[in-house]
This record gives sequence, structure tokens and C-alpha cells, in this order.
Amino acid sequence: MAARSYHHGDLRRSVLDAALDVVESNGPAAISMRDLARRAGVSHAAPAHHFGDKRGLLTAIAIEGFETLAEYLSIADELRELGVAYVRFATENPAHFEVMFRRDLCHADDPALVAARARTAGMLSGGVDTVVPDDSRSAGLAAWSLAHGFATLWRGGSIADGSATETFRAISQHLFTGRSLPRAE
Amino acid sequence: MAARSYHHGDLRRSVLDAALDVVESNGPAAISMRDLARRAGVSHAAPAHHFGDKRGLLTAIAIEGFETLAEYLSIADELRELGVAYVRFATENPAHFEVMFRRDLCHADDPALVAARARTAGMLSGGVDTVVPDDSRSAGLAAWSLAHGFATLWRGGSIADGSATETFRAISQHLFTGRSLPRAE
DNA sequence: CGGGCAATCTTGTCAGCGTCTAGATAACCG
DNA sequence: CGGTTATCTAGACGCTGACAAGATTGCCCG
Repeated sequence: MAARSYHHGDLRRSVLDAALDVVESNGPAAISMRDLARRAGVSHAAPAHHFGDKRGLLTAIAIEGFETLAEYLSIADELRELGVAYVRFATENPAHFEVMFRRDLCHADDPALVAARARTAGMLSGGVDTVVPDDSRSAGLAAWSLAHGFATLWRGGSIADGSATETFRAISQHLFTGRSLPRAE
Repeated sequence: MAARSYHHGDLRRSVLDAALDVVESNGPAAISMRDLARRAGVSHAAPAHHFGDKRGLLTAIAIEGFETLAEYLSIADELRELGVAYVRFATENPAHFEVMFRRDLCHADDPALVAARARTAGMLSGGVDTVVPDDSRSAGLAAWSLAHGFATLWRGGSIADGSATETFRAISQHLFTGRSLPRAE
């Protein structure tokens, strides 16, 4: 679309989408600014103008990821659904998820990124608070670790079968009912 | 030591250690074969002979990681201690941990890597089996997700305070006793 | 003991990369 | 309409990973 004009029209989004495509299929290490430029049909240095540098591009993806995650979480109304939403986000937005927690890929101190991350973290702990008022820190950490670990392992291919959200529902059921895990003490 | 001779002596280990150093401080993306060669005091193409290519190097690190993890796990005698051992491994070997589950960085199908991974996975699920014979798959996944998620978040800087293993002990206590998490159903 | 063989390392080369610079083009706004 | 600014191009630089060909060394077998 509109490959003939000097100005691209929406190069920023175009590059972002191409980058997400690459990350999803080949990982963040496979990203090349010049390749993204080629895909968008612009000169090799054009993308840099929108993102500063490569890390800037990844930072933009991370921010977008946190914002999208916040939307996913806003729908959940219960602790376990918060976890399910988290896992659903990870499976439906693998490229974003892959970048969001990789400090070394982004400008970790970018104000916009810090803000987006904080906002999402607030939604998480806030959600936990409403269900588990006392000692919500430990409970929140546990829930977050569980969801994050499951999503990460899933994305990494360590868990292979079935539907992600359903499997996650099953294992969180296990923990929350405590039926087949040993109750210590 | 022994920097004068034509042959390095133990270039392989030397490069591995340098690589681990870089990963720990700057992430896997910051690795440069030529830089590692410089650190070891050899020519720029020397490391490639030992690892084939860059992914080969990362693969070697991942293998070493799985083997070390297996040692950590072999000490644990109870499910919760298995998790603690997992977290302890991650905090004490952050560079290995960072690489082990990053498919895009390694030769994911390398036979030695596949074998090492399988062996460690066996120790994990085996450990779960002894404690939770029935439906050990869900229980194992849950425990693994929890430990892995916690370790990943910790390493990523999302969890900031206190001792990792102690904090993890606290949150797993939460789940296993089910004291302050809602018991659904 | 010695000769050859394989492992190890060096040197040189190549295309591709990220980033910087200066300059061209186009859109916008008073 | 004119100037300012955002956007994009074009060229250059040093660096990278990978490959090829050759030098050096340790080691094993005769």
C-alpha cells in the first residue's frame, strides 16, 4: 500500500508489525533494522527515526505489550481469572510477551516503559488485594509466578499439548483446591 | 595463565567462562565471539573451532546449565525442596538459567542438549511422582511453573527484595498450606 | 626415536549489521 | 505562499559472524 510516495504514511506501525512478526517466528535476536526497513519498502535508516535505535524499537513493543496486558487483565474479575487472562495474553501475543520481560533488549529505564509496567503491576496486585486482603504480597507473588512461569514454559515449548488456558486452569485448580498437593505443616 | 604458547591450553572453558560473565552482566544479546576471543587472548576465529558457531557456544552453555540443574535437584528430597533447589539454581547460575530456555539462542535440536534437557526433566517429574502419584502431570506442571516463573521474574528484576529462596519458600508455603488463597469450589 | 596425522590456532576475507551524518523531499501551519 | 518541521534517502564507519586456507603444535603409532 502506498509504496510509491516519498513518505510512507504509517511507517512506525508498519515496522512494529514487521518486528512482531519476526519475533514471533524467529525470536528477538533475529530482528534486523535493515531487514525491517526492506520489508516496509523504505531506506535502511528510516526506522531509526521513529525509534531512535534498535532498543528503542523493542522498548516500544514492550510498552505496547504492557498496555495490551492491562486490557486483558481489566476483564478478569477474580484472582484465578486474572491468571487465566495473563496466560491468555501470553499465548495470544507471544511476540510482545517475549520482549516485555527482557531487560537487556529494551531501554529499561525509559519513562514510558516504566509507567506502563507500573500501571500493569498495579492492576495485578490490585486484583489480588480484593481477594486476599491479608498478606497480599506473598499471594500475589505466588499467583504471578505461577502464571508467568506457565506462560514462559509454554512459549518456550517446554509444555507441548492441549490448550494453554485450559491446562493452566487445571493446574491452578490443583493449587487452589489443594487436593492433590501435599499440605505441609 | 599460559598466554604465550600457540595453543591456549583450555580455550574452550576460558571462552565459556567469559561468555557466562557477559551474559550475567549484559545479557545473551551482548555476546560477541570476537570479544570473547580478545578476552581469552586468541585470534578472532579461534573460539568458533570449539563451538562451531555462536549458537553452538550458547548450546554448550545450556547443556552445562541442565547438567548443573540436575545436580541441584538431586539433593532435594521433597517436592517443595525441589522447587527451592530450582530457584536456588537460577539465582546462583543466572547466566546459565538465562540461556537454557531460550530456544532461539541455541541449536534447539542438538542431541546433547535434548538429552541433557530430558534427563533434568525426568528428575523433576520423577521427584513429583514420588510425592504425588496421582495426576502427577498437573501437579508437576504447577510446581514447575511456580518455580520457573518466580526464578524468571526474580532474574528479570521484577521482584526486588530479600533472599530469593526464602521468599520462594514463603510463597510456596502459601500455596501448599492454602491458608490465605481462596479455595474455590 | 621419528614421522605423520589430527587438533588447534592464525590470518585474511566477505557480506551484513547498527548507527551517525548530511542532505533531499514533503506535509503542515501561519 | 513561504518557512518550519517531520519524514525519509544516501553514504560512510567500525563492528560482527562466518568461511577458507595456511601455520603451528601435540600426540600416537610404527
